[in-house]
Amino acid sequence: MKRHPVTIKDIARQLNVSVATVSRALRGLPDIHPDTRQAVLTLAQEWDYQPNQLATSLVKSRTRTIGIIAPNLGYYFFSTAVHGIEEVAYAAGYSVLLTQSKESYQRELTNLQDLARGQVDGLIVSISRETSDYEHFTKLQRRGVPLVLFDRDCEALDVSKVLIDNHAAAYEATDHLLTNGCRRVALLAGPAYLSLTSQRRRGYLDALAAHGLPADESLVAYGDYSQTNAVELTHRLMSLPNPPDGLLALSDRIAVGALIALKERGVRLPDEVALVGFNNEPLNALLTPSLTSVAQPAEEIGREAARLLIAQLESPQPVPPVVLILPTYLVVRESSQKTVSVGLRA
Amino acid sequence: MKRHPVTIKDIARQLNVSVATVSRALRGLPDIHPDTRQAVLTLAQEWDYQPNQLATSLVKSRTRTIGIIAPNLGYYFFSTAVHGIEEVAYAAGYSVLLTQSKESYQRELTNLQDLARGQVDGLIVSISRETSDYEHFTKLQRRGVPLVLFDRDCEALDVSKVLIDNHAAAYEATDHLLTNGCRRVALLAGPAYLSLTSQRRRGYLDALAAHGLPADESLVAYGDYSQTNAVELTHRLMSLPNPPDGLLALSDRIAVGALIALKERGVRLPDEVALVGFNNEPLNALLTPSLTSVAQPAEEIGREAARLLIAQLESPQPVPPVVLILPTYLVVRESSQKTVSVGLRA
DNA sequence: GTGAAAGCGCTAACAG
DNA sequence: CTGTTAGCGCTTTCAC
Repeated sequence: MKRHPVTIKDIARQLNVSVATVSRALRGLPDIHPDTRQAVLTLAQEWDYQPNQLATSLVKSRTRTIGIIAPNLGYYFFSTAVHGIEEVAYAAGYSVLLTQSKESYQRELTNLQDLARGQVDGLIVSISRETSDYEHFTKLQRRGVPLVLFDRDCEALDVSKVLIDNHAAAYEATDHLLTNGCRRVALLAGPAYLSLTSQRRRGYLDALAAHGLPADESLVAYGDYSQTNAVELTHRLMSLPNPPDGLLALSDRIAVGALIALKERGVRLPDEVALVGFNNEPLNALLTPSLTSVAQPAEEIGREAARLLIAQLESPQPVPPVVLILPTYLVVRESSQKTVSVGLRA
Repeated sequence: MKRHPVTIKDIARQLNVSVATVSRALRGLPDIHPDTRQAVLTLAQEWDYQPNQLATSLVKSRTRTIGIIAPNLGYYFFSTAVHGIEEVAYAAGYSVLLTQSKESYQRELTNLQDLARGQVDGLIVSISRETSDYEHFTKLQRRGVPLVLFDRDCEALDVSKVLIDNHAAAYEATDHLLTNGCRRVALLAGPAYLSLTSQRRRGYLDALAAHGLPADESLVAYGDYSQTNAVELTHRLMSLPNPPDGLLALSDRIAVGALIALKERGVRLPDEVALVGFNNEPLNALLTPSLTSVAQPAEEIGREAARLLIAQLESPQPVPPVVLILPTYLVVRESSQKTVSVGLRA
């Protein structure tokens, strides 16, 4: 038997008042008799009345809900960023709807459409790695749905963004390796076509140049971000006639792959080869050796993204896009400090 | 300027047909002239029409959406289980709304209410550790909203559940340690009041008994699941006049804490102390020594939970609750195999 | 084949 | 202070 949920109509009928009165009482509007209000409130409580959010949203044409599409909530960076988003959103009276694309373009598309069918007022998204067609986002904009990007950028999209300075991050990491005595630093990258890859690659190259070292294209290895692929790439690099003595991995997962490969070869870390990763996953501290990594202010990135979106949602006029670049910082651990240790930038 | 989204009304007006016709055409219902349908479809495409999900849900009083409340999506177990849920849900034509309670009763409550206000047809939840009052769930049931629990049980709730056999899991892990040469196995547990704790504790005790070993209450340490707390507890256990030579940690995080404490004390793993964790987080394979752990079929748990919920949603009559107990299995790694290794259960 | 009308549950003028 | 009316965008009889 399916009993229907109690509505304001039920309450109105029972109390011999109009639905408008019930609605007013429930929402605490002024201009209502204390007794009436009390009666309504009491009955609502007793019957466990729950306002139907769908109906309210429909008439108000806003949901006070923001949607998130993240590539993978299992990654520390994203689960932390989401935490930041939720913090700001809840404080501002918004609910948050989470989805994950699992780095799949198809799922990103599906999630986007699901969310954009009136379920949310705006979206915060980090684009899947697989995505190269951005029409779903431009369509969204044309429909006037506010959008904020974080972490993963798309230059073609003229929207607010919260990003990090990839060039500077890679520069700092490379400089750290060189300052710590590396002479040949290799780059373990993701796919070459990602803008993130090319930005970090430039930072890496510029740091080499600043140290008066030549760029050696054979030391730049592009991969697919998987751990197994990273193992392979590392073996290949180490088999070079002139192998590297330092590795900059563009994600911690890649770094773990490198670590495994180096152990397989019996290479001593950090003395023979120093290693730096990206993202500062908590597990880095637990590895042997513990892994130096570029940290991003994940929670703050999330908070800023939420602030930007909410500002747009609450502004009567259109808000021009803002691009925030947040600073990264290097968390130095064992994997990058050669025994004859010299201080950072010493 | 806020242009309103295009509605069937707009299309109807433009085409000089009624909204009913447009609605039919869009949904591919029969009894409509092919030309009319074509015209509608073409215009909808051109104008990028998106059906308003809120309106549809309101009239149908179902959303084809299922809500999830998980304690923390950053944990491998939950992000994997959610993946399983999504797989089944999408295949059945449902969308999935994710929320995380972050182990907070308050947030669990808020999430529940948000979701239950008409946004979802049913819920799949894993109860927060902090939750000891279950009225929000019983209320939900009384309102006829289908609910399925997974991983974290609440015996007071008479709903479908997908769980593991905690007793058997702890028994197997303890037996493994004893079979591998441990004589004094300690238990690093969570809070004593959790049913999960007491079930696993029983499994642990029964395994001891099966090996003819006495139960020693001083070897059972209750904690709060945090890593720092686990470090402390381990130090305390190891300072005992008669310290343990085997540790069963009821989560991998606790196990990591134990690992840290043991390293601080210079205790050799696994020879002096063997260690087994729970949940089989991927990082376990990367620790030194790599960590033996009780694995749960996370994805399958998610899939089963989704199947149970969807079965309820699609059944005309009420469905009696089903409790599924899925098997766990021990993933043996270095941390539990003493040098004088004997085979598992040999 | 198609349209008119009613209604999902709620809010928002506008009267009184 | 309270009720009436209209309507959010869509589906669903029931006529024609």
